[in-house]
Parts: sequence; structure tokens; C-alpha cells
Amino acid sequence: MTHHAHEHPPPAGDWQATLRSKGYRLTPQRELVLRAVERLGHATPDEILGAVREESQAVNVSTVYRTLELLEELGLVRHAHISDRAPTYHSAAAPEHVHLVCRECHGITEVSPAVVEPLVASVRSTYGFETDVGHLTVFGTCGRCAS
Amino acid sequence: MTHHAHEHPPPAGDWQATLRSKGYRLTPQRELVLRAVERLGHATPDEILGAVREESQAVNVSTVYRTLELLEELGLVRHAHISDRAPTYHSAAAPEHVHLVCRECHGITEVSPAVVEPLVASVRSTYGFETDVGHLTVFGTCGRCAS
DNA sequence: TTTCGTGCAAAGCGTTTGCATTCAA
DNA sequence: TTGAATGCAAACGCTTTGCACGAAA
Repeated sequence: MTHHAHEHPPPAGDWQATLRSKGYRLTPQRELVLRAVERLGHATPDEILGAVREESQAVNVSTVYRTLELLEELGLVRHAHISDRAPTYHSAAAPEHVHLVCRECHGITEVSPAVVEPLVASVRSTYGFETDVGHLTVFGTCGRCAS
Repeated sequence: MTHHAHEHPPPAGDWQATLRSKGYRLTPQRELVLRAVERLGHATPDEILGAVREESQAVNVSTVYRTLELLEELGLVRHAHISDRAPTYHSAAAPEHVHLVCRECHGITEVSPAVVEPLVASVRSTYGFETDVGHLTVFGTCGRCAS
């Protein structure tokens, strides 16, 4: 039996059931934050806050942080450390991917998890280590900047 | 001709020449910080500060930060993001390695760069991307915690 | 009605900066 | 002697927290 970092990515739209099933309440703020994360793609807490505020409703910073933490715990969103600054959040419904981040131009390339499969298999068999592929960020220099 | 993230790891002990050759001054603080990084292995700026302070000489936090930045620019030290908190620094003289970090027990396993070679080769040929192997941190669940 | 969730404001942590002083060259 | 490096203290960016109020259930 194999292990995966996140075994049950909940179906999109089912977030209401996911919240309720664990006894959490359904609030407009939680919906707004989740929608913003889905819409923005890779966004920092601050960007999410900005997006939510444009969306007519005022939400507090601390609510954004608390909500992101909750949504991540529920497996609805995920985060990765793409810059040396704030982490970025994206929907767990989005296909899992690895980030290539260029140190020079700060460009981001999303690549298929297939690329890291040999690595995943290797550390699994050697160390029993289960890689969190969606969280993986590879730093380096992109093709344009390397030349 | 192959590429490496850092082609000229300066010989240990040659840090004085490395500093001088670029017009930087030799100060006791710089020596203390470099020695602390080499001694501690993987240490945060704060831990480095503590270690230096035990070593008899008082050094300011800002000097530690400025020195680490300089030493990294000179290729004498390197950093990786092992926790969600502060980065850790280690000597560039140490053999390059990849970090496996367990989300549950926070244990760190150092593995050979050979493990990521397929990944490195793949993104190089597909995207022309040159991976900074020494900076790579793989998050997941270690064998003990997974079982 | 009863908690849970939120807003607010303050504090927290890690890091950076401006400026006067010190010291390597 | 002189300018690079340091110490100090203040500010910074991002995140967390305590507490009173508000609103889901």
C-alpha cells in the first residue's frame, strides 16, 4: 500500500461539505478567501487579502491567515515557498506540479510531477521517505538567464 | 561540457585571499562568523550569532546578516530553507547535498546529489534550467513517521 | 442561545537600514 | 589618514495573538 502526501483531494465545490463535516462553520470570509486562492493561482496572503477586498467585502488580515491555515489543514489549498519572502497559496484542486524558480529573473515554470518521479521513487525505497511533490520548489537558473 | 551551480568552491582556509581579492577587508567578525558556520553545520543567523558570542567576542546581529550575505556572495557559505522559519547556513566547503525534511518530526536527512540527478538532467534538457542542487529541500514524511 | 469566527490592535519574529563611530589597510 | 566595516537603535515586512464583539448553528 503506497502513501501519498494528500490522499483525498476533495472535489471542487465540495468545500462546504468538507468544512461542515469537521464541525467548522460556513462563513462568507472563508468562501471569499477560497475563491480568491482558486482565481489567483499562486498568491501570497497579502495578494489574497487585496483580491478579497476588491470583491466588495472587507476582510481582516488575521482572518486571511487563519483561514488559509484552516483550508490547508482541510486539504483545500496548498502552499509553496517560491520566493525568499512570503509563501504562495494555490488551490488543491489544481493539478499537482513542481516549481522551477529562476534566481535571476524570478520567473516561474510549472513542470509535471513526472519529472521528479525518479527522485521520489529513490528516496522512498532508500529512506522510506514520502515526498510532498506539490510543495517542491527547485531553485536555479532558467534557460534564458543561463546563456 | 557540464554546468554546476557553483563552479569554483574556494579551497578551505583560502577565505582570506578570497576576501582580499575582491577588495574586502579582513575583520575578526568575518572570521568568527565563517568559523561558526563551518562548525555548526546547518545554523540559522540567530544560532550563528549565539555561537559567535560564546566564542568570547561580541558581534552585532546586523553584522551577522551582512557577513552571511557577503560570504554567500563570495561562495564561501550557502543557505537552504529547511524550516518555514529562518534559513540555515552551511559551509560551501562541505560536500553538496540535498535535504529531506520531515513535516511531522522535523528530522533532516542529507542525501547525495546523485538522487536528484535525473531531475536535474530532465529540466536541463527540457527547459535549459540549471538546478541549484545545494539549495534543494524536499519536504515530506520520513520513514518512521509514515508507518 | 451558545459557541465559533471575526475584527481590531498590539506584539512577535526575523531581517534590514541610517547614521555615527571604529578600525583595517 | 581614510573609507570600509561595525554597533546601535529604529524601522521594516510578514505573521501571530488576546480579547471583545458579532454572527452561524
